[in-house]
Formats: sequence, C-alpha cells, structure tokens
Amino acid sequence: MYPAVLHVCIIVVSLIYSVFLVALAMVVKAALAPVGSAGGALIVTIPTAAAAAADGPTGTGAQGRSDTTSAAMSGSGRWNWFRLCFTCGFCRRNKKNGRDQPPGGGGGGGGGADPRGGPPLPATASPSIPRRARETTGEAQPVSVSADKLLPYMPCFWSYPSLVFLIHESLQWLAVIVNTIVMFFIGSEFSCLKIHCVTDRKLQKYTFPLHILCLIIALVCMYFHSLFVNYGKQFQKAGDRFLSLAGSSGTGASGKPEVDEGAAVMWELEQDTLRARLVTKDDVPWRLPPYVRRLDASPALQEGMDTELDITRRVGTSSWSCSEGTMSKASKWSPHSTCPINLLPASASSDGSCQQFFVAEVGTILERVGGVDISFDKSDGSLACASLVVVHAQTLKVMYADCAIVEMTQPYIPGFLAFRECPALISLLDRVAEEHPALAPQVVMVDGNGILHSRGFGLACHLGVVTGIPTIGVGKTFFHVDGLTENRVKRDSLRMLTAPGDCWPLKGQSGRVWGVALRGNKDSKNPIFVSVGHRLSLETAAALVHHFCQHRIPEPIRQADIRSREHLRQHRVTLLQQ
DNA sequence: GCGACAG
DNA sequence: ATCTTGTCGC
Ligand SMILES: [Mg+2]
Repeated sequence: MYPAVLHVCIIVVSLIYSVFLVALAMVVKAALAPVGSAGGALIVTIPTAAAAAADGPTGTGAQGRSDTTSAAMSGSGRWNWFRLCFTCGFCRRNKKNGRDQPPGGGGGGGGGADPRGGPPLPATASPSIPRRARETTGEAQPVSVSADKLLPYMPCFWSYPSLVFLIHESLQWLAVIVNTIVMFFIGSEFSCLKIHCVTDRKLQKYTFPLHILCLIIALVCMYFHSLFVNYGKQFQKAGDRFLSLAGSSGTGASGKPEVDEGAAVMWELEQDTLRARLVTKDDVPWRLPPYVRRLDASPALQEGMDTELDITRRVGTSSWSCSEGTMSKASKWSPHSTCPINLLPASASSDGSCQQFFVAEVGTILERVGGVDISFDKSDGSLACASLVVVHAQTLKVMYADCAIVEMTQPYIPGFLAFRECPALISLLDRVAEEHPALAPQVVMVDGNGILHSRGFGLACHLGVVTGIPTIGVGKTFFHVDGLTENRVKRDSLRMLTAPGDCWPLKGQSGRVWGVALRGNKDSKNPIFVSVGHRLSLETAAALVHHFCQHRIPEPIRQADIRSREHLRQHRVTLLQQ
C-alpha cells in the first residue's frame, strides 16, 4: 500500500512540476531575449526546520528579480532555496560560490544538517537554531546568476531526457515537500515525540515533533534517489534503446551513423600505408629527464613487444573480407572486420623526412610535453573545440595553451577516430611550430589509443606518423582487441595494480603486447591504457605517462580536456549573445 | 545470428 | 564525445 501512495505522489508531483518548469522556462526565455546580457532568476523560498521553528511557517513564496545581485535568502532555508534554484535549471553551483559551506565544518555541531532538504538531525535542531540562523543570514552571499552561467544551460534544460528528469527531480522534491508540510505541523505544535537521554552526565530533553515520520519518508526518498542516480545511466540507455527501437520501425534513421564502405576501404588503405612508417622503438633526439622514473615492469613489456612482430592472423570474427574489394555479405560494417594485418613496423629511423621538428634538439633533455583533446557540442554535431596544451616536464606547469573552434566533418566510427580528429589536431600542431617554435612539444600525449587498435594503428600512431612528432596513446576506456575484453582487463587490473605506478602488459590471445594498463594515482581504481604511438617504446611511454599522472589522466591531456571544454562553453555563450 | 566498439 | 546531481577527502 505504501509504495502505491509513494508512486501516486511521484506522479502528481511530476505533473505539477513539469507544468511549472515548462511555464517557467518559457517565461524566462521570453524575458531574456530582449534583455540580452542581463540575467534573471526566479527565487522560491521554502523554510526548513530551523527557520520554521524560529519564525513559524512562512509558506512558499516566489519573487521575480531582474537584478540578481540583490537577491537575499531568508533564514536557514538556504539549502532548500538552492535546491529549487538549481532544479529550475537556471544556475549552477560553481566552485567560487561553494564556500557557503565553510570548509572547517567541524567547528560547529551544526554540521549534521542534511543539505538535501531532508530534516535536520534532531540533536542539532533546538540548541543551534539561533547561532545557525545568524550565521546563515550573516554570510548570506548574494547569488548572482549571470548570463554567461545561465545561457549555456538553457539548451541542456530542453534536451535533458524528460522521464529521467522528472523521476530524478521529483524524488528530491518529494522530500522537500514532505519536509515543508511536516514543518507546518511543527509550527502549530501538532504533536510531539519526546525523548529524554543522558549525555555528559546531564539529562537532555529532546522534542521531535513528527520528525521520525519525516525522517523515514525522507530516507525512503533518498534511498530511491540514490538508487536512481546509480542506475540512472542504465535506465537512460535502456530508454534510448527502447525509443530507437520504436523509432526505427517507423523512420529507420537513428542511432549509429551509417558507414560509407567505400570510404572505409580508402581509410584502411591509408592506415596501411602510414603504418609502414610507424616507429615503435625509442627514436628521439632528446633524453629522458632523470626524475622520470622507469617502471618496474619494463622487462616484461620489452619482451612482449619484440616477440610478436609479424602477426598475420585475423583480428575479430566478422565475415567481411576485403579481397578484391567485394563487400560481400556485410550488411553492417564493423571495426573488427579487418584485412589480415601485417603488423610489421618499420625499422627505427627508416626515413629522415619526419625530422623537421628536431633539428636543434639533439642531446637535450625532454622539457615540453604536449597534450591534445577535442570537446564536442551535443546539440550541434559539427561544432567542436580542439585544444593543444604544452606542459613543462619538471614543474607540470602549462607553458602553452591553444584552442580552436573547428568544424567536424566525419562522424565517429570506432577504428577510424583518426580520420575525425586528426585534421584539427594537425592544424594546432602546425600553428605552434610556426608561431612559437620554442614552445613546440617534443612529445604529444593523445587522448586515444596508439597501437592498441583493431588494425594496430590508432589515433596516436596516425597523428605521430603524419606530423613526425613522437606520440603516446592514452585511452580512458579499453578498446576491445585480440581477445581482450574490458571486463576481464578491468578485473585483472583491480587485482594486480595496487600501488601508483603499477602496470601490467595487455597481452592478447596472439601473445602480442598491445599496451599497458597503468594505475597512475593512488585513488584511481580503474586504470588508463597506455600504448605506443610513434617513435617511443612502450616502456618509455608508460614511464612518461606515469610521471604526469597527478590525477588519473596525465596532466597534458587533462588540461587539454578542461580547456577545450571551457573554451567551447565560452564560444557557445558568445554565439547565443549575438 | 547477433552484439561488441577509443573519442 | 555529450547530458546530469551529489558526496568525500586532501
Ligand atoms: Mg578526448
């Protein structure tokens, strides 16, 4: 019976909430259009237990403000106010604003208050009300909702899956509403539950008016909420699959992009010709700095790399064959449908044509390590921002950063990432070599695999061979190849990688070592996958990547990721403002 | 036979 | 790759 009641509540609240949100969004959107850069916010205040007990129930009130800098919050309803403001999708709690919760939270006993709108813990309710209220009003920061924070979230608001949005938010809202209702009864002293206990040899009397019920309901809500947050992605995926299934019967054009098989043949040919120039051994003019520690597992890596150089077996199980260019029975294209691979790399220093970046570098010590990444816009598939960052090897400080808004022409097709991302990255590398040659990277870490690839030639190899710069491939998720599956690799990594710097070779069914799973950080339990790009051995690459692993992602790639995303956000703002 | 599949 | 909330520890 109780779940049914809960279910009805969720549905009712969702309906009201959705209507409210749509109306609100339309109003704000219309109001913002002529104003331009001035922001707007709608503020809804709901009292919490402390405020209600101190001032009596004030109910909910809505105030519209055009000048956002003068918005003030009442009492300790701060968190609830914050919650409402956020769920409206209008402002986002950023790091600078986050100081409303003092970092030294242990200083007061009031740290037990539930920030999610649930009821505060009983022990802190009555004695800390005045101090807490004073603190709150005293440091009540005017919450500024500036236009550049507000505008980029409007499209997201519309594109957020409505079912997920409703369930997700309504569960939290239910807790807030129940809290409010119960607080109303508290204000009128409807009923009380009294508990006496002894602490510090002193009799304490606590009064919990309906708090227990409120607590139970809120806990149930929080339970469902956490359940939903955990499995939200899977729900979303299932929903997408269902929708695409339902849609495909009607339209048929949804989901993955169609692969032009003629282009795929051309791409495979290009990969094969470029792979002839690939160098998988150390072939660099500079030396590794002494502070870059070589990893312990080095001998195993070297042995595995050397033994399996002439694999001609077929990787993958697809029936597609490229003999004579006949795409016989392949209705669907697959990245693992490959020609027999000849993974014979060229001998080191086979051609000197790639040396234009290193004329004056002979004998120096490695100093500048680059990282590249591209961020995308979901609403506009062709809009993207490519970024190149150069990080100093010893200080890990950013020496050079460059972003460029680019237009993507090719879709993402597994196995052919290079044909989507390489042009933008090459132009960035060309630009730094031309305009700031002293800052040009000596190595580039690429957000994508190198050798670890269904055809043995991933994005990092491609970029390295085309530009001639030594590259390292760093993957965040595993790319299935040669009988290695993500589940097994993750499980083994969890078992084997215990200390930072631990790595183990990814040896496939054929015995070839495709790369290493590396645990860069003490805290990151899932590894990154380092593979050879160009002109660097696997051992050197892994040691270098580990040296930059302040976080799970090595610093150059991480910075490029962050900066490209931020640049794209700014670009979206300027686009929307004009 | 079908699904998996870096960013 | 993209969307999102929320918590925790250094
Ligand atoms: Mg990337």
